[in-house]
Amino acid sequence: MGQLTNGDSNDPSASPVDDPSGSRATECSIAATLDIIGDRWSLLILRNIFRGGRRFSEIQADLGVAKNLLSDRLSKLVDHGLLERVQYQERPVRYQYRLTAKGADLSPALIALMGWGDRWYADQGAPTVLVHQECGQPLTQVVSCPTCDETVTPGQIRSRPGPGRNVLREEL
Amino acid sequence: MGQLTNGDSNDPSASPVDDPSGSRATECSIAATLDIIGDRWSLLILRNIFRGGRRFSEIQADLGVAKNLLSDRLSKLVDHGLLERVQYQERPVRYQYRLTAKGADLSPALIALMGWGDRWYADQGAPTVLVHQECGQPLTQVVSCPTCDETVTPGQIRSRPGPGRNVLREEL
DNA sequence: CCGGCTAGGTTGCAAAAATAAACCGACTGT
DNA sequence: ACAGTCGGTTTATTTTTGCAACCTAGCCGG
Repeated sequence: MGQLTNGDSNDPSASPVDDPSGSRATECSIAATLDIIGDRWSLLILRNIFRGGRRFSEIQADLGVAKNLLSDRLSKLVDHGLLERVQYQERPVRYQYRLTAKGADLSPALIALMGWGDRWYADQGAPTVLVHQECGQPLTQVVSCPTCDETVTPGQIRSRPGPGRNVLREEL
Repeated sequence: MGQLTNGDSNDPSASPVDDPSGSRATECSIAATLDIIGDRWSLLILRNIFRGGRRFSEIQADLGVAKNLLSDRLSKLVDHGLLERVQYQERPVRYQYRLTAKGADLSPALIALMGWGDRWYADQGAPTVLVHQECGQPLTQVVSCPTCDETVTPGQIRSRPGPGRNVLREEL
């Protein structure tokens, strides 16, 4: 497990906190996020729930994931507050998993991953297209500057240390 | 190894889940993407390279990942065309890994994941802030409709089957 | 009221992947 | 000559997966 904190050279005996679980989460939000949904199934499970497949067996059949893993992942996603398990039927007791606000807030990430797959692997067109409810036309995901009120290209993005820690690098 | 391309898509008669090998890549770009970068290290490696850490030992020290895994992941990312390995120095022969256009095109996904971590886990502020090069103010990632020329909220997003396959569900 | 069916899991075990640590070859600075 | 760096590879050891079997609870038909 160890140290992500990089370069503070040595001091092997240090590590007052071994940080058993998170390890690399402390100074990067990407790492923090990947600690939660950075395995091969969690995002796919969330995708299915986004698309309306909310029941255990539904997800299991669509994804082909082992049931014990699905069970484990769902529990973890519930523990982390991305999903909630609600009983939606009494007589044969049945459950469904629903997105919380926190889980639903991952949609930009899913959109970004989908867009990348579309651009680089959808040889004969995207399997799924996101469209504007009002006009029915395809949507795009962009980075924008609310101050200048304009769309920003990747080359115009710079990164700076925020209040959460230091360490400066360059671009992104 | 990689069975993501599913190039033999000659037989569209396959049922929702038949596909024993690649299983989940066939009809969803999210799945296709996760087949490539959907493990615990690949995105972190890419993040480091985005931030300028291009050398093996640099990445290894910062991430704390085992060297054999780093070696394996870098090779796979090179194989998939997200990175290229270039020798940048002759006398002591040294290499660096650089993003290709395909690799750099993952930046929206990294931005989305970072944003989510910032919103839900950065208790004392984001560790890193993306700012507009021109004005220095923080940026946001949004979905926009180029047709209507306006920003779209998550509730206004609908999904439709694209040319790449059928299967309709609802929202996202 | 017996057997079979579905939903939603849990348990046990072998196989695969991750981790940790040791080792290596080319080079370099002293 | 000797120690040390870079970019890995090899070899154990530990953890995580995937698979199949099993379990519980309620219904359903006869």
